[in-house]
Amino acid sequence: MSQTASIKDVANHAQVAVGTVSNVLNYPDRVSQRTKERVLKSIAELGFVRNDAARQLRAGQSRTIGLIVLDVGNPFFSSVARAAEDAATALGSVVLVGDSGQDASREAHYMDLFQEQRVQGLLISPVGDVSARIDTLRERGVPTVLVDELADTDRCSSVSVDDQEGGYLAARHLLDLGRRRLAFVGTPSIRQVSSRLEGAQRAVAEVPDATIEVLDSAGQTVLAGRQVGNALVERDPGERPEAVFCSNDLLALGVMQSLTMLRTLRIPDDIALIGYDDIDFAISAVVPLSSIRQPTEALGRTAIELLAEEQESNGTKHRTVVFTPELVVRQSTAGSPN
Amino acid sequence: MSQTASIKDVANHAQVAVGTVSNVLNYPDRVSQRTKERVLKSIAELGFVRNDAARQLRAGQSRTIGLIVLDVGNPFFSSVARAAEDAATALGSVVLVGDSGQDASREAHYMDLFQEQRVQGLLISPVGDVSARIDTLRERGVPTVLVDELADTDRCSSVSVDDQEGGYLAARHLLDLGRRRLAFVGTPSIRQVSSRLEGAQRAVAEVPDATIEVLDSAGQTVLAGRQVGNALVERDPGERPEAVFCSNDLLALGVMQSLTMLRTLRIPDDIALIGYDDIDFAISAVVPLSSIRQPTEALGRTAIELLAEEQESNGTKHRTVVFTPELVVRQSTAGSPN
DNA sequence: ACTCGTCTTTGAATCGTTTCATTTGTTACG
DNA sequence: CGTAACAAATGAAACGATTCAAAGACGAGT
Repeated sequence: MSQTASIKDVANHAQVAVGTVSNVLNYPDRVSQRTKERVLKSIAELGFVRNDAARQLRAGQSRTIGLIVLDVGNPFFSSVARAAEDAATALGSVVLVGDSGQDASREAHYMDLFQEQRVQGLLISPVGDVSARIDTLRERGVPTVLVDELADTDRCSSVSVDDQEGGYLAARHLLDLGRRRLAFVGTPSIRQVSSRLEGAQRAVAEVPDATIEVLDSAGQTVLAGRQVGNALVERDPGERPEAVFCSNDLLALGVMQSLTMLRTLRIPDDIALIGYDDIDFAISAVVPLSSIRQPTEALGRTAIELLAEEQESNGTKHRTVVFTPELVVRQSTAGSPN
Repeated sequence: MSQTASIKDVANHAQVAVGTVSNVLNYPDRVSQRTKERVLKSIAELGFVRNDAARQLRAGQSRTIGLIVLDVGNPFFSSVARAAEDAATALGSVVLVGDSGQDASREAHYMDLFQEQRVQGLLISPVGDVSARIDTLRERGVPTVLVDELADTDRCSSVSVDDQEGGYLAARHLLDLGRRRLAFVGTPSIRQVSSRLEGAQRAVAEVPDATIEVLDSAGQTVLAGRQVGNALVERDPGERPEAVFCSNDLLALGVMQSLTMLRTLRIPDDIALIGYDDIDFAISAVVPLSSIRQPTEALGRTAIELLAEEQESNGTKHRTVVFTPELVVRQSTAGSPN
């Protein structure tokens, strides 16, 4: 009683064979009412709990799905993760979340871990180049779905949002306000960020005299944004951009903190500011933050769907889903004269 | 090659016994240089990856620690979770995070799941009354540490923050500003919330003429805060409280959104506002939000430490750690005349 | 040549489940 | 009464790792 009872203990206690106990658990219809009751009673009395490791070992696969995100502290990813968890739960699976923190070695660590766990499948927002590993995984029967990243081959499924389009929407919006000297804040070494930058540059190229400078931030966090903001504040007023596009809302909130610290600088009048992701906190910022909204729930849900399709087709059928982002205008870019 | 290789395959390929392969993996010193090299080569060639299920089955225990939180979307919990993960990683363990969403049945679901997984231990911010289940778990050798909750018995360890004190600090601060008609926003059915309320009431009782009314919110989210805020806005100005204490920052941000929507109402002049948790987003709110800071990293780290102590002592040694919260004053309660 | 000690290697047993071919039990029908 | 048809229960084998007692290899010492 002190240690955990096994199925064998239950069988002894209920005076049946182990196979019968297993049947009660997995195929109740195969067992007669009388024995079923007896077995269930024994299970309750002994406090028997299935040993998942043994189950998995026999089954050769776990009921677990691995999810590797770039930063769980970022509401964008926690929202995606939540949606994926809900969708997986409905299918009787569990989602294991790993946080790579945009570090390729941590990413590799989680991939190793998930492989040892024999996960059903892997959802990943990659940091480094993981295509080789994904190929290996597929060979081994572990389907993978890229999340928030477009599959560049037709060898795996992916669900993403059109980052170029999002970047274009943001920059276009700033240009429509009449701003010409734009700045982009982010770490372009991240694929999503560089795509957003490309989109922004495309918009800028469409407008004569418009320019965009790139301010490389040390990460994609509020803190990194604050640092960039401080650098902007220290510039000569004439050297400051008229509008700033941050590659995510955390950065934008950080920039906003710095800019508003200097009481003479007004948002959006002196500098218009737009972020990306439209996290819940964007609306309640000092100056409610304009942003580009991404359908996080759809991303998470679809990722699980695609994984299920991969499994059903034994990893032969791949699909690519691309959502379109949406501009959300708030006060931080509210109509200044044009 | 297509399917995953087992230790037996490696043994065949390297012309050694399975035990030797296992030794190469677990006790490299016991194996001669020559064979070690040969085995490692085979492992690489076959792409062998340990099967964790088999390992666990043999070991009788996993390297996993279960963590059940009330809401992963809340930065307070995601921060605690992150700290716990980091601390666990250092010990070679993995943290599985379950989100109860303040729902007792989901909480029970995760407890079942973790028990089936034979987790090393359980960290939990309980919703319902879980003491009976915790007793059962301890009997089965699964140590449990209560997180953000004071253990009411000496039968298990716990790490928490003094919520009464935090509530007292918040209310005291509002009273020190000269406010007398206070309001408390939150769902007192949650233990932490009711403790914070008690602390606030204690502070109020110390000041003649001071009152505090309780506004029950539908949850602890930004949305729920917005609803309460709307209700406040609709009141006659004379009926509105002079200061509002929200049981967490999400609620406070929601209330702030509603209040600032009505352009004539000023924070802190007309209504002072203070939250709880001091999440990163508090500082960048419309009006930077005063709050009560809790040491989230210390909570997560300590939780893992306590769990380790429980394991070492075989669940006989329990310890209770209580941290003290800290008042952070920002503009939302900035000095109005007293 | 023989024994002893040390270092390597071996391989059967084990963990707790599921599966499935077999056996046992029961009922119905000619 | 014999037997076919079906339902229920059985228990050995398998999953893939770790463990550990035992066997094997080898050199040193006498």
